[in-house]
Amino acid sequence: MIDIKLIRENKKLVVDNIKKKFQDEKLPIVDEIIELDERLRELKQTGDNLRQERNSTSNEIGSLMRDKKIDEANKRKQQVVEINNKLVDIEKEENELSEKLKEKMMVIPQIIDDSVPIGKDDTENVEIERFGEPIVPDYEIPYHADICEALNGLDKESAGRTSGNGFYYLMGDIARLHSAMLSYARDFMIDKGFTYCVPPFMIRSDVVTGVMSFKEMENMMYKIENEDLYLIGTSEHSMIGKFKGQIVNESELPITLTSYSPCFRKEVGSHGLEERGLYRVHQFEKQEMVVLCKPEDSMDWYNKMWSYTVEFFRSLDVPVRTLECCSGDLADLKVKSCDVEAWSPRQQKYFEVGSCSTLGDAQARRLGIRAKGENGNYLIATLNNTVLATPRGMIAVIENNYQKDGSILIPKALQPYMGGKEKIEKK
RNA sequence: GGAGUAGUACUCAAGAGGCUGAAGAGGCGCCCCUGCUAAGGGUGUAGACCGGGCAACUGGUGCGAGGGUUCAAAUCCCUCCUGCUCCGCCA
Repeated sequence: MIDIKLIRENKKLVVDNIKKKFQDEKLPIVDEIIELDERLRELKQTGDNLRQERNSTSNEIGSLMRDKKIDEANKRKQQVVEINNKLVDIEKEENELSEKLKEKMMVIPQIIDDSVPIGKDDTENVEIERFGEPIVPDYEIPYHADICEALNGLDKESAGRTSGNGFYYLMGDIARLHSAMLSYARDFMIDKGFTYCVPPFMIRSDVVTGVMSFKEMENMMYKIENEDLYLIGTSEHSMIGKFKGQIVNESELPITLTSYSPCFRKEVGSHGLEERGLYRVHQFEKQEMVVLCKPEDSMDWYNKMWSYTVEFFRSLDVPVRTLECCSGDLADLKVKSCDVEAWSPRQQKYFEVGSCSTLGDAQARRLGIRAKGENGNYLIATLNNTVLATPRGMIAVIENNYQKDGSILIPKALQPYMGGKEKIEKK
């Protein structure tokens, strides 16, 4: 969501931005917005004048009553009744127009950063940089689910019976590896100066609609029956929601948080769910980073944040690369975004393990998150990035540390979280 | 889940139908006093959101949220949300 003033004052920028995102079908909406906006402001002026009249007349009634001039007061009362009658229609139209306007504004994409590569869809995303040698060993790496099953670490069959497709039991050392990675990710971010948080795993609908589009909500969120509650799809939802309608002191910025939560996703419309592994599932766990900062600092933080994820995976000896989202693939709320992808020696390609985004002031505008500074209040920038989403991150570790004999070497950094264990092997 | 109680600006807080955009205080600005250590006195000022105006300024909305009563609501009524206290239940 952008500032409507931007459309009033710099329509070209907004139009060009839409074109850059290959959303030409939205171009007529810009003119519709301009027209709606003008009509609304006119109407508001008329309404405001009437309301002013009502207020002043009501005040007069007050003083007339005090002076016991009842007749005169009653005359004025009649005037106010008439004003109110006129206002009924005007206010109704005001509401309708502003609803319509808001709806249309929601569709206008955030102004993307100049540095975002122009491209139609995800096939035109741009590899930025590789970190580490993508090694392909001279033996075959089995499918991660097979590796885990062979080590008695995964049971999807039982999970299918209890919960259906998209769920899993992790067991033994694999389950332990799973928690070890999350604990390590947590400590990794604490060492970077982030504040560790455990947020609510369910949120109300007004928070949901504040942080995501309607379509996303339909496709992702699980609703609790008979309650106004949804299971979070990522802790970003509750972490950003935490600041809804808040004014924070400028001196508190930047706010750097790292939150843990399970994540629940319906994954409606994604084909990948049929996969038998752990790559796309209804339930996973995630260590996230969320930063709220001054707008001018957001690009610095953006770069710092994705590089933390790179550093995290490199500390586990997983080769990674960063892939920048091109304009057409960038979600409407985002200013700039990139994925961190881990090397899969089995598929001999990179696969997504995290996603870093700066939303500029888009979320802040929708949710009313402001900072109080010397020169008044302003909307702050919000950013989020994955430290580790697991089981997906675990797949990367497993594949890259798989040994010919079927065992998995545990990266040094994780060993303290595994009771000093160096290897996962079949008993 | 039951019963009571509260929710006012950045914070604390007064207000109990019109004279309240809302006293007072902290805060913030300036001045003075005092050689010390989160000291005192004076004085001024702002306050959120949306419009109009080059501007000084000006109009509207706004007292947890949403409805209602009334010519007029922070103030009365209804519903909901949140905090606190007590009771019940349970990891």
